[in-house]
Amino acid sequence: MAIRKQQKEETRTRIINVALTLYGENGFVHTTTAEIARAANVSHGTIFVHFPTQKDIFISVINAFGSQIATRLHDLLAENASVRDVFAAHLKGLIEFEPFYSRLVSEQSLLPLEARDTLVMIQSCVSFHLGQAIERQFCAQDDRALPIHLIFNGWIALIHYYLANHDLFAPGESVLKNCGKELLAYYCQLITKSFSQANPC
Amino acid sequence: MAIRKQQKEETRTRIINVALTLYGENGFVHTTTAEIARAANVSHGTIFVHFPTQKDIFISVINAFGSQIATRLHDLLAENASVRDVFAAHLKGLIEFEPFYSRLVSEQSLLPLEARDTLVMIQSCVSFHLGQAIERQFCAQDDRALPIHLIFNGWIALIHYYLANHDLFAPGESVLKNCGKELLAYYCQLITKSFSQANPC
Amino acid sequence: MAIRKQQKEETRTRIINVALTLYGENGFVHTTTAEIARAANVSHGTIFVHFPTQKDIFISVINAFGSQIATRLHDLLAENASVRDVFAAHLKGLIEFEPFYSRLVSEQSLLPLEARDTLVMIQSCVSFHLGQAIERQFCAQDDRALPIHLIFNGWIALIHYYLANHDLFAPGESVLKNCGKELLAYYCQLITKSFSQANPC
Amino acid sequence: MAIRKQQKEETRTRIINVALTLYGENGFVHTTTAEIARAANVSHGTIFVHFPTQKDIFISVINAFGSQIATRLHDLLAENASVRDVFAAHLKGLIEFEPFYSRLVSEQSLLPLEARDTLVMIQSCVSFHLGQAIERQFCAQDDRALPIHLIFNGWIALIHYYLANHDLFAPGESVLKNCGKELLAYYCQLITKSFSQANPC
DNA sequence: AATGAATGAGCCTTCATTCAT
DNA sequence: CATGAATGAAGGCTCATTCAT
Repeated sequence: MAIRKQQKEETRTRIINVALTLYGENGFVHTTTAEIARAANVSHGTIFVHFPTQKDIFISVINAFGSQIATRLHDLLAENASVRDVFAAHLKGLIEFEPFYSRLVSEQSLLPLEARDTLVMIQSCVSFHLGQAIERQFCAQDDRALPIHLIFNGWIALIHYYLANHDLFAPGESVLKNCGKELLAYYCQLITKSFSQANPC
Repeated sequence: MAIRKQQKEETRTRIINVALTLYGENGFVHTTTAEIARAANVSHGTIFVHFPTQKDIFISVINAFGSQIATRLHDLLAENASVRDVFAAHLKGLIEFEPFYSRLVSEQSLLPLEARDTLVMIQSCVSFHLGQAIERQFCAQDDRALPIHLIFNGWIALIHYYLANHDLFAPGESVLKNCGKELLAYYCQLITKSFSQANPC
Repeated sequence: MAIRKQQKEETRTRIINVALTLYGENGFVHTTTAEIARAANVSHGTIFVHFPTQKDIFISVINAFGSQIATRLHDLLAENASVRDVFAAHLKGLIEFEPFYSRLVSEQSLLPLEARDTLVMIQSCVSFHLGQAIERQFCAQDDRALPIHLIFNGWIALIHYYLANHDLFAPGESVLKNCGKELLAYYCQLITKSFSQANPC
Repeated sequence: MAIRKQQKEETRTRIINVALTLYGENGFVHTTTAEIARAANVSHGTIFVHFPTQKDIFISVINAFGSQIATRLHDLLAENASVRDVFAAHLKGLIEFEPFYSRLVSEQSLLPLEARDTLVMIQSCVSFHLGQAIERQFCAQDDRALPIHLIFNGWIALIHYYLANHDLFAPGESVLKNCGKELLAYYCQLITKSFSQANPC
């Protein structure tokens, strides 16, 4: 019976992985439960055995995605990283999940709140490391200093903006691969200069 | 004769305005032609007398929106404005159309290309003034200078990010009203410091 | 006021002619009242001023068509015509109205009964001449003779069949022009031989 | 598993049969997918589970019809049949499917090309046997002989004409049953006499 | 547990007809 | 009278979800 359980778990996992791929390829809105079933080689009904509701599929997928990317980011975000290192790691991590992440950002407004939660989780992770890096790198946080949450939001915003307009900045390719370096350089320059002027410590 | 034409135009306008409102309230994806008809106090069929296709409603609405906001921005963007003035005017303009603009940004990926066109148009307008302001304010554009397109995209990205996450930053209210000042201050500080260090001219 | 009346009549006539053309071109089923209005350069409402119902347009059109073709056939069907002459005149007459006549035959089942009436009327006309011609040409009508109504129906059937399958027998062209001669020759031969054997008088 | 498949097939078949009946009764144009669903005791959606498109229902129905009638004709068309036998068998076969066949002929011009294909198929079948029968019965095909395709088209045309005007020739009844004998006698006489005179062999 | 056939609410769109101007 | 804007009843089709097998 353990075999049964294992098989079920395997089916569930397959559905999630297939859904994750389809969501990335066609977007959440244009991915039907029937398509997922077909791609996962299970019956349409099976989908609803594992996930009572379409929303549940989504939640499971996004959770799976969340864990994967969190793990990956954890690995990438080394201790004692510089600000640039943090951003670079973040980019590297996102690039590995770009299609899905991109859809997530683009269609966020139409998705259950869990989508937001996962994004927040990912960002907390990076944000935390960024905070440490900034503290290390730029001594104190005096009054004139830039608030970390804005620095971070500015960075996230930039990435999301480029992802949302990927067909404008890198049609048919990975925006993050194409523009990541430029964004990184730009944003680091911006931050660094601001800080160095504010806190030459 | 003129009366009829005027009334028709009025109906058409009413449909567009109603649609603009509904789009802003419920989003594009969740606004049906039947709802628009109901809200506009016309029969469902009337909608298709004025707009052959659902897409056409959208296009007309977005064009109407585009003209309105362009006009408004044109008025707000004074000559000889400082960088801060440009950003402030931009914010002020957007605040007046926030619900619709917010949906436009959030659901962009699911909308016809005309949505992007309008956004680009709006941004070109602001971008142009920003370019001039930067040039005036920060002398030259030497190698170490920040590329304007990045400065601008960074700003747009920030605003869009806050709009997309308005329920996080200002639940039930206007994000731009709530966070606009902070964003403005932050971004100006960032830009100014970077420039002043780079080009103390 | 006679001018008014005349103008009205003229409009009515224009609508009918336009409808006749459109019916011939696109078929009855696929010709909308709006199209007719547009093609006739009148408002959509005007159509219903002259014709209370779509059906009434059709009836008027078919009556107009009926008179025209009846007149024409009357002219073509000379006295003392041979059987072949009658058939030839019939063909010649139909060719002049082929598009409309063809649609009439093809879509007859979906049209008001008036369509049938007109077809019957046309056919009575030809049938009458055919009867006379046969009597003249083949002496008596003894028991072994072919019944005229069958001879005639056979001929009509043949023509209608070729009209209904015009895209098979003469794609993009006039079937009657292309195949008329062959049909004529064949049918005359058939009739003649049958009669000459039956009644060598 | 087999049960499900069988039930599905049964539903599909029921839909097809119901549609076939409705098409025969009310015509293709006036039979809606909702009506078919109702008559087949399935939900409207079920129709589209089995047939993606209204056209697909039609095609399936006409294919089903095609096979049935082809099989029946094959059975009826004996070897060594006389010309009269072939015509009689043809009539007998058609009578069994008269309502549907009649609609098919009447509304052909508004139907997908598959309608024509099926008609052609049926006719090829009969035409082939007719050709053989004629050859057997009337020795040679000299120059004066009647071309088979015209003989056949004449026959088909006659039947179609009577079907199309069934309410004229046999209101509320089967035209083929009512007039079939007469048509058969007439056409055989016509053919026979023509041939016997041409080729008295 | 898995299957997959069936469901039905909901959406966009068409078009003959009406009626205020 | 003529106009043409407005009407509303249908119709085809989609898709998440249910349930008998």
